[in-house]
Amino acid sequence: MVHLYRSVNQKKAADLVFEQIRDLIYVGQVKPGDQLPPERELAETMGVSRPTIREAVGKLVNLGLLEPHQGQGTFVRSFSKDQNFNPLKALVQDEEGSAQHLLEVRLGLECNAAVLAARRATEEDIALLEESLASIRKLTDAGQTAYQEDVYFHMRIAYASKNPVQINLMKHFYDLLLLGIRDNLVHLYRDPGNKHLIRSQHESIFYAIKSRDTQAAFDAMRQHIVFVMESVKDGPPSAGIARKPNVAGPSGQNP
Amino acid sequence: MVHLYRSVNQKKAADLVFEQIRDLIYVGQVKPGDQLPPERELAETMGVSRPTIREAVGKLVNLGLLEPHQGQGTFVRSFSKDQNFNPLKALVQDEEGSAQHLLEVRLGLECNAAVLAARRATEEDIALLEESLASIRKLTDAGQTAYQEDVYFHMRIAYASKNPVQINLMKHFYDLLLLGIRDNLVHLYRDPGNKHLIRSQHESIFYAIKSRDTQAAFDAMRQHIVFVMESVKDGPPSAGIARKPNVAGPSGQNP
DNA sequence: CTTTATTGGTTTTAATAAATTACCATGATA
DNA sequence: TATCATGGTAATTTATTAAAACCAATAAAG
Repeated sequence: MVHLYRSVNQKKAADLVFEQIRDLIYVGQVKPGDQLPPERELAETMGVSRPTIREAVGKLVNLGLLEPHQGQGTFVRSFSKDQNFNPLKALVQDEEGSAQHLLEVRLGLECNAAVLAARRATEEDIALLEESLASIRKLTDAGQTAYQEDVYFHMRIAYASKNPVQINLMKHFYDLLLLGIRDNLVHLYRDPGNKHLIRSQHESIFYAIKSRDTQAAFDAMRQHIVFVMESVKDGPPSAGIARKPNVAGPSGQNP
Repeated sequence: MVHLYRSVNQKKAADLVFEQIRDLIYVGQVKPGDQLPPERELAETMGVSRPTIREAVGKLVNLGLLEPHQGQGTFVRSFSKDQNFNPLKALVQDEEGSAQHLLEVRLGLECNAAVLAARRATEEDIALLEESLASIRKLTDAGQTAYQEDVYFHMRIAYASKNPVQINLMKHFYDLLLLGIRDNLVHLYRDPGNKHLIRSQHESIFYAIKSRDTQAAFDAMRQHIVFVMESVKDGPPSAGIARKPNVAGPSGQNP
């Protein structure tokens, strides 16, 4: 009956700090350009020592998410800070992926996330999604692509799914998601009509989640991603991602 | 913006072991009389050292859940082993509770748990619930009260809710639950007709959860607990729990 | 009855993780 | 220029855990 007992997964204090800060960055609760609280203050707030904070921050710096400045503070990195920054380039190149591959995976993952989010989103989750839509509207009205905010919207849906595997997978290819959405939007927004289409699709997703309509959430997310797939099918290749012949269309399924 | 950061809750390895074993006991996956795997084997399986296992087992021994025998093994305690065993007697005495108080709290907690379980129970959860019903049937057909199995049924619903606060609260008064259900069933089963009523109510709860019918799960759990409340209202006082005048009837609410 | 095996019980030592403390270096501000 | 705020580095202490060795109680085998 030893099979009942699981290996204990004890996490280091530094790893817990790392995960918490990374998650805040991934859902946009601290954004590029924001300064983290000073190390000494973070240590006190999080109930750990300053070396522990430094260990965690060091890992985030290595991932390219944070940027320390002695005498000034530690800042969340702006993605555009380093135009050549592409942490998954090597991974994707190895696997000879394409933007279409990413969208195919997103179709599976994010439709599922939308369904789960419609079931489980908290009021706080819904408020964060609404905030994302407001930010995207404001920025696109000002002529920007708002791809970072777009990413937050999708990451927030993932977190709202409350499914640890779902969240982990979305975290795992956050950078690829960021690149993919940036390229998609640059392409899409050349046609001003697409701004309204994308906005309308985002709102459909949001209202489906808010009204706990799992079927509608699934359909809305699927329509959104299929639309993007169709629109970028013959578009310019994604920067830094090797281009390969694309496989056939989507095979979305009902939950 | 320091308010975004939460205190890190790093758990000791021994605490993780303690929680895992306690949870297995609380849902009846290791039962009174069962022997735990030997310390050295547990240490290997759980990936920790033998002193860490011993620290965790020591805590469980202090709680009265485990009983070590040198040269033989460590066993899950049978509740009836110690007729005077009543860990919450002092707590409940301080607060001058009664069996009715417990049932009132259970009405709130467990109706909520049933609803959440109807939403979130896994196939494994449902299999465990079915196993509980089969055990209860077998034991009551043999003339026993099967209160331990009855407790497993209710604890398993709590775990199936996947709500950490719900689960923590149910864990917290596990002993009180055990005592309360024991006394309730001793009283109820004097009337053989009640066996079939209770069984029927349990089955209603189970099928509502299995068929994902949250409203039915709520109603079935509420009916069950209200029935028990009515039945024991003028029954004998619970052993070891101070008796006080009871407050008015239930105020159950729809989710 | 003796020996062996199995298990819990105790102690010591070593390794690792984390906290604490102190100080240095850089940049901004008064 | 001095002071303040922040990141950066290092040494020491404390806590946690692992590893190893051995003891004690009980049961099983010969």
